[in-house]
Amino acid sequence: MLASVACCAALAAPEISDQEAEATAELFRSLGDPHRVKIVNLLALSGEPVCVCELIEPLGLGQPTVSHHLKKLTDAGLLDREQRGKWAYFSLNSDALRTLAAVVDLKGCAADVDCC
Amino acid sequence: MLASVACCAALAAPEISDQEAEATAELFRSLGDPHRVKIVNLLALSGEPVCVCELIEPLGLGQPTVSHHLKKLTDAGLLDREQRGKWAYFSLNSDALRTLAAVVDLKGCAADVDCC
DNA sequence: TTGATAGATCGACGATCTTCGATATATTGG
DNA sequence: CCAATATATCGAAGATCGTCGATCTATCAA
Repeated sequence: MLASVACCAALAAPEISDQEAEATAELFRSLGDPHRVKIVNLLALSGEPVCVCELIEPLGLGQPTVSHHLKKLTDAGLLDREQRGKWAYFSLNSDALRTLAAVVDLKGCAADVDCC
Repeated sequence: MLASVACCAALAAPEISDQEAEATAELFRSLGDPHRVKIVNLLALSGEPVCVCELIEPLGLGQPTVSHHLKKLTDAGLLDREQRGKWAYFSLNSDALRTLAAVVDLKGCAADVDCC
């Protein structure tokens, strides 16, 4: 499955297909949970990749739940996952965040955000 | 209830409270439906306020459902509602969209987005 | 005032989501 | 090879969401 950030369209795009609307909505939905907002915030503040075990305590959630949220963000294309031994490190995908910024930019009508 | 766009925090804010994380998530959740993405797109393309009855056909939804989606976007603070006789006109709130752009701007750590 | 029309609200149903405990997988150290 | 550890996946329970038909409210025209 393609990451939704790779298929989304700008909010002000001259035309939006059903597929693009769904991908764009899914991108926003991936940020539509307070714990996932906190994950993105923690990754943004730490300039470098962060291990799953370092996220469990600040989020106050069980390990399976943290994995679940990380998977949602990764599937959306916002996060990159990197295996280091038995640890999994996650970091923000800056390209995806640039795309997100273009999606919400109303002056970006002409910007070629969609790619489906 | 305060609009979530008025309480949200930047993704890269130096610190995010539970309340700000919830408001920020709710703002994204309000855009986390393909029909609501289309509504914002239609309002962005039409420079001027749009009547509810003009949205029903392009969305292919029932009138109560369109009202429901418009209420979600309005509650989030993204849309303004204006009564004109027996018609209700909706338009994008450009301040809210500017805030949204600041929320997703990772270089906006210093920007004072939160206000709770 | 009465009838018509626009829009909002209500109640219900099915689908999706968040969360958890239990378990499976994979990697490391001995 | 075995035990320990980190993470992912599974299955279930409860909450939330999108949608609809029915109904309520408000405005206009006659």
